Amino acid sequence: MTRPFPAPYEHTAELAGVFHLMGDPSRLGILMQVMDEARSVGEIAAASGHSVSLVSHHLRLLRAGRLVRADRRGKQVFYSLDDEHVRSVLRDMAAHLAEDAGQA
Amino acid sequence: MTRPFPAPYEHTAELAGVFHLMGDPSRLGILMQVMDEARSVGEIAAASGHSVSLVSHHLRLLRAGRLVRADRRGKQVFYSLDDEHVRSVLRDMAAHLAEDAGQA
DNA sequence: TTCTCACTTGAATACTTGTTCAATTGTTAT
DNA sequence: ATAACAATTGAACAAGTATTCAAGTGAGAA
Repeated sequence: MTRPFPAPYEHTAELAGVFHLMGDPSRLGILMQVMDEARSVGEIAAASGHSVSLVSHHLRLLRAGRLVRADRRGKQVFYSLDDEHVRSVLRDMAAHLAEDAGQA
Repeated sequence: MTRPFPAPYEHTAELAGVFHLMGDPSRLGILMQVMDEARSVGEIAAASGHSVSLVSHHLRLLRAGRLVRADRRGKQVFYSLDDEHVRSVLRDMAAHLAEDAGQA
């Protein structure tokens, strides 16, 4: 693999779509909450300080982008991260910021 | 490292900021162009089919976010990726999409 | 069924932002 | 100094979207 991104990269739009989903602070906070363990919508809302409605809206977008998976248990719906690459990317970027905070 | 993202993660806004920059197709295309080698604004504009003005606007945002670095040579200004983590993240995500295209 | 809890959905609003166009700055050459 | 080339900047417009509020759906309990 010499050139990972040939001049006109075909999947740019899809890639941007994923990053766009992660680029909103509220959504990113939700992603981080469901990263390690499944959480219900109510739990996410309470922990993030956002309304249940807003969280649900964002979860719908994240689900459409296949970043999270919904799992119903009784009345509650538990969401969990459904993408290993997103997980590693989040870790990678967090490490990046930690480094910059230390040096720059 | 047991818990990479404690409940209220402090750098969520910064992280989201970086992803937000990568979340626009035009900007992402620019990032990919300057990933392997430095490119002038004119080159980027020509290759991407966008106006020089638009490319310059996006480059300003990318520079503000410390994702690219500007390097002036005569009349031209060459831009290059100024973030190793972004490079690895782009590779990681591209690999992710390649996998999904193969299976799903 | 009826009631309550948990979540979803739709519409409406306010805000952000990507893009264009025109003008300006900086650099080199004549 | 003037001209030509390269890039930046600002204003203005058009789209997109994050958030709120109210209403609606689904599931379990009484």
